[in-house]
Amino acid sequence: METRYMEYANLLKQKELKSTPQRVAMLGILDRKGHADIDYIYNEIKKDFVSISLATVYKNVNTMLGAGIIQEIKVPNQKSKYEITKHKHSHFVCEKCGEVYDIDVPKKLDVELPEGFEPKEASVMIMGVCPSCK
Amino acid sequence: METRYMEYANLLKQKELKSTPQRVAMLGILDRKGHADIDYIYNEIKKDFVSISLATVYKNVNTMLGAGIIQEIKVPNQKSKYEITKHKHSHFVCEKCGEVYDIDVPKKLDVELPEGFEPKEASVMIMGVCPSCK
DNA sequence: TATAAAAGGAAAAAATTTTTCCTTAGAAAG
DNA sequence: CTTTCTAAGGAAAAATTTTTTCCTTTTATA
Repeated sequence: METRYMEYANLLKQKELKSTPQRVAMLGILDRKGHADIDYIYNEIKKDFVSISLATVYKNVNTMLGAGIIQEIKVPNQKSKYEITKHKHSHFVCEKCGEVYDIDVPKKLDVELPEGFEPKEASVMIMGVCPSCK
Repeated sequence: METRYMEYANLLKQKELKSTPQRVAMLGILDRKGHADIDYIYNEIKKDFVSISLATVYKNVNTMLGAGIIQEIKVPNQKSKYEITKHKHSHFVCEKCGEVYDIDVPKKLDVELPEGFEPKEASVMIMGVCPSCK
Protein backbone atom coordinates (compact mmCIF):
# COMPACT_ATOMS: atom_id res chain seq x y z
CA MET A 1 0.00 0.00 0.00
CA GLU A 2 2.94 2.31 -0.40
CA THR A 3 1.26 3.78 -3.43
CA ARG A 4 -1.82 4.64 -1.44
CA TYR A 5 0.22 6.53 1.10
CA MET A 6 1.81 8.49 -1.69
CA GLU A 7 -1.64 9.33 -3.02
CA TYR A 8 -2.68 10.70 0.35
CA ALA A 9 0.51 12.71 0.64
CA ASN A 10 -0.14 14.29 -2.72
CA LEU A 11 -3.78 14.88 -1.93
CA LEU A 12 -2.77 16.81 1.16
CA LYS A 13 -0.16 18.82 -0.69
CA GLN A 14 -2.58 19.70 -3.44
CA LYS A 15 -4.74 21.28 -0.78
CA GLU A 16 -1.78 23.17 0.67
CA LEU A 17 -1.69 21.07 3.77
CA LYS A 18 1.44 19.46 5.06
CA SER A 19 1.68 15.77 4.60
CA THR A 20 2.35 14.28 8.00
CA PRO A 21 2.45 10.62 8.94
CA GLN A 22 -0.48 11.19 11.27
CA ARG A 23 -2.66 12.65 8.54
CA VAL A 24 -1.70 9.98 6.08
CA ALA A 25 -2.55 7.36 8.67
CA MET A 26 -5.93 8.95 9.32
CA LEU A 27 -6.76 8.88 5.64
CA GLY A 28 -5.64 5.27 5.48
CA ILE A 29 -7.98 4.40 8.33
CA LEU A 30 -10.87 6.17 6.66
CA ASP A 31 -10.10 4.47 3.38
CA ARG A 32 -10.06 1.02 4.92
CA LYS A 33 -13.09 1.53 7.15
CA GLY A 34 -15.11 3.63 4.77
CA HIS A 35 -16.92 5.61 7.47
CA ALA A 36 -15.51 6.19 10.91
CA ASP A 37 -16.15 8.45 13.88
CA ILE A 38 -13.57 10.30 15.95
CA ASP A 39 -13.23 7.54 18.51
CA TYR A 40 -12.68 4.86 15.92
CA ILE A 41 -10.03 6.93 14.19
CA TYR A 42 -8.34 7.72 17.47
CA ASN A 43 -8.28 4.11 18.66
CA GLU A 44 -7.00 2.85 15.35
CA ILE A 45 -4.29 5.42 14.94
CA LYS A 46 -3.03 4.85 18.46
CA LYS A 47 -1.94 1.42 17.33
CA ASP A 48 0.68 3.06 15.15
CA PHE A 49 1.16 6.38 16.91
CA VAL A 50 1.07 5.44 20.54
CA SER A 51 1.37 8.95 21.87
CA ILE A 52 -0.86 10.76 19.41
CA SER A 53 -3.16 13.27 21.05
CA LEU A 54 -6.91 13.18 20.64
CA ALA A 55 -6.64 16.91 19.98
CA THR A 56 -4.52 16.15 16.94
CA VAL A 57 -7.22 13.88 15.60
CA TYR A 58 -9.82 16.58 16.09
CA LYS A 59 -7.61 19.24 14.59
CA ASN A 60 -6.85 17.14 11.55
CA VAL A 61 -10.46 16.18 11.03
CA ASN A 62 -11.35 19.86 11.06
CA THR A 63 -8.53 20.88 8.77
CA MET A 64 -9.25 18.14 6.29
CA LEU A 65 -12.96 18.96 6.39
CA GLY A 66 -12.09 22.55 5.65
CA ALA A 67 -9.97 21.51 2.70
CA GLY A 68 -12.70 19.23 1.41
CA ILE A 69 -10.53 16.12 1.65
CA ILE A 70 -13.04 14.45 3.92
CA GLN A 71 -16.71 14.94 4.64
CA GLU A 72 -18.91 14.67 7.68
CA ILE A 73 -21.91 12.41 7.75
CA LYS A 74 -24.43 13.11 10.48
CA VAL A 75 -26.06 9.86 11.37
CA PRO A 76 -29.20 9.43 13.49
CA ASN A 77 -28.44 8.21 17.01
CA GLN A 78 -24.67 8.15 16.60
CA LYS A 79 -21.72 10.46 16.62
CA SER A 80 -20.82 11.95 13.26
CA LYS A 81 -18.83 9.80 10.92
CA TYR A 82 -16.29 10.92 8.37
CA GLU A 83 -15.42 9.65 4.92
CA ILE A 84 -12.91 10.54 2.26
CA THR A 85 -14.53 12.83 -0.29
CA LYS A 86 -15.42 10.97 -3.44
CA HIS A 87 -17.98 11.02 -6.20
CA LYS A 88 -21.43 12.08 -5.11
CA HIS A 89 -23.40 9.32 -3.44
CA SER A 90 -25.87 8.60 -0.72
CA HIS A 91 -25.90 6.48 2.41
CA PHE A 92 -27.58 3.47 3.86
CA VAL A 93 -27.41 3.32 7.64
CA CYS A 94 -28.04 0.08 9.47
CA GLU A 95 -30.25 0.75 12.46
CA LYS A 96 -29.02 -2.39 14.15
CA CYS A 97 -25.24 -2.08 13.98
CA GLY A 98 -24.90 1.55 12.96
CA GLU A 99 -22.71 0.78 9.97
CA VAL A 100 -22.87 3.20 7.05
CA TYR A 101 -22.79 1.97 3.46
CA ASP A 102 -22.42 3.99 0.30
CA ILE A 103 -25.20 3.69 -2.24
CA ASP A 104 -25.83 5.16 -5.62
CA VAL A 105 -28.93 7.15 -6.17
CA PRO A 106 -30.36 8.44 -9.43
CA LYS A 107 -28.82 11.76 -10.43
CA LYS A 108 -32.14 13.53 -10.64
CA LEU A 109 -34.62 13.26 -7.87
CA ASP A 110 -37.76 14.91 -9.12
CA VAL A 111 -38.61 17.03 -6.17
CA GLU A 112 -40.62 20.13 -6.75
CA LEU A 113 -39.72 22.96 -4.47
CA PRO A 114 -41.90 25.97 -3.79
CA GLU A 115 -41.16 29.15 -5.70
CA GLY A 116 -37.94 30.84 -4.66
CA PHE A 117 -36.05 27.88 -3.28
CA GLU A 118 -32.78 27.31 -5.05
CA PRO A 119 -31.46 23.78 -4.57
CA LYS A 120 -27.71 23.19 -4.65
CA GLU A 121 -27.55 19.57 -3.77
CA ALA A 122 -29.59 16.72 -2.44
CA SER A 123 -28.67 13.77 -0.33
CA VAL A 124 -30.60 10.69 0.46
CA MET A 125 -30.25 8.62 3.57
CA ILE A 126 -31.88 5.26 3.86
CA MET A 127 -32.33 3.62 7.23
CA GLY A 128 -32.79 -0.10 7.44
CA VAL A 129 -31.11 -3.38 8.20
CA CYS A 130 -27.89 -4.43 6.54
CA PRO A 131 -27.03 -7.93 5.30
CA SER A 132 -24.80 -8.78 8.28
CA CYS A 133 -27.56 -7.94 10.75
CA LYS A 134 -30.33 -9.96 9.18
CA MET B 1 -54.43 29.05 21.32
CA GLU B 2 -56.05 27.39 24.29
CA THR B 3 -57.13 24.54 22.08
CA ARG B 4 -53.60 23.92 20.93
CA TYR B 5 -52.38 23.65 24.48
CA MET B 6 -55.07 21.10 25.15
CA GLU B 7 -53.92 19.15 22.13
CA TYR B 8 -50.39 19.06 23.45
CA ALA B 9 -51.57 18.02 26.87
CA ASN B 10 -53.49 15.13 25.37
CA LEU B 11 -50.63 14.20 23.13
CA LEU B 12 -48.38 13.90 26.14
CA LYS B 13 -50.91 11.88 28.08
CA GLN B 14 -51.47 9.51 25.20
CA LYS B 15 -47.79 8.72 25.36
CA GLU B 16 -47.95 8.19 29.13
CA LEU B 17 -46.03 11.30 29.88
CA LYS B 18 -47.17 13.87 32.34
CA SER B 19 -48.47 17.06 30.89
CA THR B 20 -46.51 19.87 32.48
CA PRO B 21 -46.63 23.54 31.57
CA GLN B 22 -42.97 23.37 30.58
CA ARG B 23 -43.54 20.54 28.13
CA VAL B 24 -46.60 22.16 26.68
CA ALA B 25 -44.64 25.36 26.22
CA MET B 26 -41.83 23.52 24.49
CA LEU B 27 -44.26 21.96 22.06
CA GLY B 28 -45.79 25.35 21.46
CA ILE B 29 -42.39 26.78 20.64
CA LEU B 30 -41.65 23.95 18.25
CA ASP B 31 -45.03 24.33 16.63
CA ARG B 32 -44.58 28.04 16.04
CA LYS B 33 -40.97 27.84 14.93
CA GLY B 34 -41.19 24.61 13.01
CA HIS B 35 -37.61 23.55 13.65
CA ALA B 36 -35.59 24.66 16.64
CA ASP B 37 -32.42 23.69 18.43
CA ILE B 38 -31.90 23.39 22.17
CA ASP B 39 -30.67 26.94 22.58
CA TYR B 40 -33.60 28.43 20.73
CA ILE B 41 -36.07 26.43 22.79
CA TYR B 42 -34.29 27.37 26.00
CA ASN B 43 -34.16 31.06 25.21
CA GLU B 44 -37.79 31.15 24.15
CA ILE B 45 -39.13 29.23 27.08
CA LYS B 46 -37.22 31.38 29.53
CA LYS B 47 -39.48 34.23 28.51
CA ASP B 48 -42.36 32.42 30.18
CA PHE B 49 -40.54 30.26 32.68
CA VAL B 50 -37.85 32.50 33.99
CA SER B 51 -36.21 29.95 36.21
CA ILE B 52 -36.46 26.90 34.00
CA SER B 53 -33.31 24.86 33.95
CA LEU B 54 -31.47 24.01 30.77
CA ALA B 55 -31.34 20.48 32.14
CA THR B 56 -35.11 20.37 32.05
CA VAL B 57 -35.10 21.33 28.40
CA TYR B 58 -32.61 18.58 27.64
CA LYS B 59 -34.52 16.06 29.70
CA ASN B 60 -37.79 16.89 28.02
CA VAL B 61 -36.30 16.80 24.58
CA ASN B 62 -34.98 13.35 25.33
CA THR B 63 -38.21 12.04 26.81
CA MET B 64 -40.30 13.42 24.00
CA LEU B 65 -37.90 11.98 21.47
CA GLY B 66 -38.20 8.64 23.20
CA ALA B 67 -41.97 8.84 23.07
CA GLY B 68 -41.88 9.81 19.40
CA ILE B 69 -43.62 13.13 20.02
CA ILE B 70 -40.75 15.02 18.48
CA GLN B 71 -37.95 14.12 16.12
CA GLU B 72 -34.33 15.09 15.74
CA ILE B 73 -33.02 16.54 12.51
CA LYS B 74 -29.27 16.45 12.14
CA VAL B 75 -28.30 19.38 10.00
CA PRO B 76 -24.89 19.96 8.39
CA ASN B 77 -22.84 22.60 10.19
CA GLN B 78 -25.35 23.26 12.92
CA LYS B 79 -26.59 21.81 16.16
CA SER B 80 -29.43 19.34 15.84
CA LYS B 81 -32.88 20.75 15.44
CA TYR B 82 -36.13 19.26 16.66
CA GLU B 83 -39.61 19.21 15.21
CA ILE B 84 -42.98 17.88 16.24
CA THR B 85 -43.55 14.49 14.65
CA LYS B 86 -45.89 14.74 11.72
CA HIS B 87 -46.56 13.05 8.41
CA LYS B 88 -43.48 11.82 6.63
CA HIS B 89 -41.60 14.54 4.80
CA SER B 90 -38.16 15.76 3.89
CA HIS B 91 -36.14 18.89 4.53
CA PHE B 92 -34.67 21.80 2.70
CA VAL B 93 -31.83 23.47 4.59
CA CYS B 94 -30.71 26.95 3.70
CA GLU B 95 -26.95 27.07 3.66
CA LYS B 96 -27.00 30.81 4.18
CA CYS B 97 -29.27 31.26 7.20
CA GLY B 98 -29.50 27.68 8.42
CA GLU B 99 -33.27 27.64 8.40
CA VAL B 100 -34.97 24.29 7.82
CA TYR B 101 -38.09 23.98 5.70
CA ASP B 102 -40.35 20.99 5.27
CA ILE B 103 -40.80 19.70 1.77
CA ASP B 104 -42.76 16.90 0.23
CA VAL B 105 -40.96 14.26 -1.68
CA PRO B 106 -42.43 11.51 -3.85
CA LYS B 107 -43.43 8.47 -1.80
CA LYS B 108 -41.28 6.12 -3.80
CA LEU B 109 -37.70 6.91 -4.54
CA ASP B 110 -36.51 4.27 -6.92
CA VAL B 111 -33.24 3.39 -5.35
CA GLU B 112 -31.88 -0.04 -5.97
CA LEU B 113 -30.02 -1.48 -3.06
CA PRO B 114 -27.59 -4.37 -3.27
CA GLU B 115 -28.87 -7.81 -2.33
CA GLY B 116 -29.56 -8.23 1.36
CA PHE B 117 -30.21 -4.64 2.33
CA GLU B 118 -33.64 -4.13 3.82
CA PRO B 119 -34.78 -0.51 3.69
CA LYS B 120 -37.12 0.79 6.35
CA GLU B 121 -37.30 4.42 5.45
CA ALA B 122 -35.66 7.04 3.36
CA SER B 123 -35.14 10.71 3.93
CA VAL B 124 -34.05 13.38 1.56
CA MET B 125 -32.24 16.53 2.52
CA ILE B 126 -31.78 19.31 0.04
CA MET B 127 -29.22 22.02 0.67
CA GLY B 128 -29.56 25.32 -1.08
CA VAL B 129 -30.65 28.91 -0.69
CA CYS B 130 -34.05 29.87 0.64
CA PRO B 131 -36.26 32.68 -0.67
CA SER B 132 -35.41 35.09 2.16
CA CYS B 133 -31.70 34.74 1.51
CA LYS B 134 -31.76 35.34 -2.21
C1' DT C 1 -57.68 15.75 49.90
C1' DA C 2 -54.07 12.04 50.15
C1' DT C 3 -50.65 9.38 47.77
C1' DA C 4 -47.31 7.52 44.52
C1' DA C 5 -44.67 8.48 40.81
C1' DA C 6 -42.87 11.53 37.66
C1' DA C 7 -40.92 15.99 36.64
C1' DG C 8 -38.62 20.41 37.81
C1' DG C 9 -34.54 23.11 39.39
C1' DA C 10 -29.81 23.73 40.89
C1' DA C 11 -25.56 22.09 40.99
C1' DA C 12 -22.22 18.86 39.91
C1' DA C 13 -20.37 15.61 36.90
C1' DA C 14 -19.39 13.65 32.58
C1' DA C 15 -18.58 13.91 27.73
C1' DT C 16 -17.11 16.15 23.85
C1' DT C 17 -14.56 19.57 21.39
C1' DT C 18 -11.44 23.51 21.03
C1' DT C 19 -7.62 26.32 22.40
C1' DT C 20 -3.15 27.41 24.20
C1' DC C 21 1.60 27.05 24.39
C1' DC C 22 5.69 25.14 23.54
C1' DT C 23 8.38 21.68 20.84
C1' DT C 24 9.06 19.13 16.65
C1' DA C 25 8.94 18.20 11.90
C1' DG C 26 7.79 19.23 6.87
C1' DA C 27 8.78 21.95 2.72
C1' DA C 28 11.56 24.81 0.06
C1' DA C 29 15.77 27.36 -0.82
C1' DG C 30 20.32 27.80 -0.87
C1' DC D 1 22.66 18.37 3.24
C1' DT D 2 21.96 22.34 6.22
C1' DT D 3 19.17 26.46 7.22
C1' DT D 4 14.93 28.72 7.81
C1' DC D 5 10.07 29.56 8.02
C1' DT D 6 5.85 27.91 9.18
C1' DA D 7 2.60 24.46 10.02
C1' DA D 8 1.60 20.59 12.84
C1' DG D 9 2.05 17.59 16.97
C1' DG D 10 1.49 16.73 21.98
C1' DA D 11 0.04 17.79 26.64
C1' DA D 12 -2.70 20.22 29.38
C1' DA D 13 -6.17 23.41 30.21
C1' DA D 14 -10.31 25.53 28.89
C1' DA D 15 -14.66 25.81 26.82
C1' DT D 16 -18.81 23.75 25.37
C1' DT D 17 -22.37 20.55 25.44
C1' DT D 18 -25.05 17.04 27.62
C1' DT D 19 -26.29 14.03 31.43
C1' DT D 20 -26.83 12.84 36.17
C1' DT D 21 -27.77 13.51 40.98
C1' DC D 22 -30.44 14.88 44.68
C1' DC D 23 -33.93 17.06 46.73
C1' DT D 24 -38.43 19.63 46.20
C1' DT D 25 -42.67 20.34 43.74
C1' DT D 26 -46.31 18.99 40.73
C1' DT D 27 -49.26 15.80 38.26
C1' DA D 28 -52.53 12.15 37.94
C1' DT D 29 -55.49 9.20 40.26
C1' DA D 30 -58.06 7.26 43.88
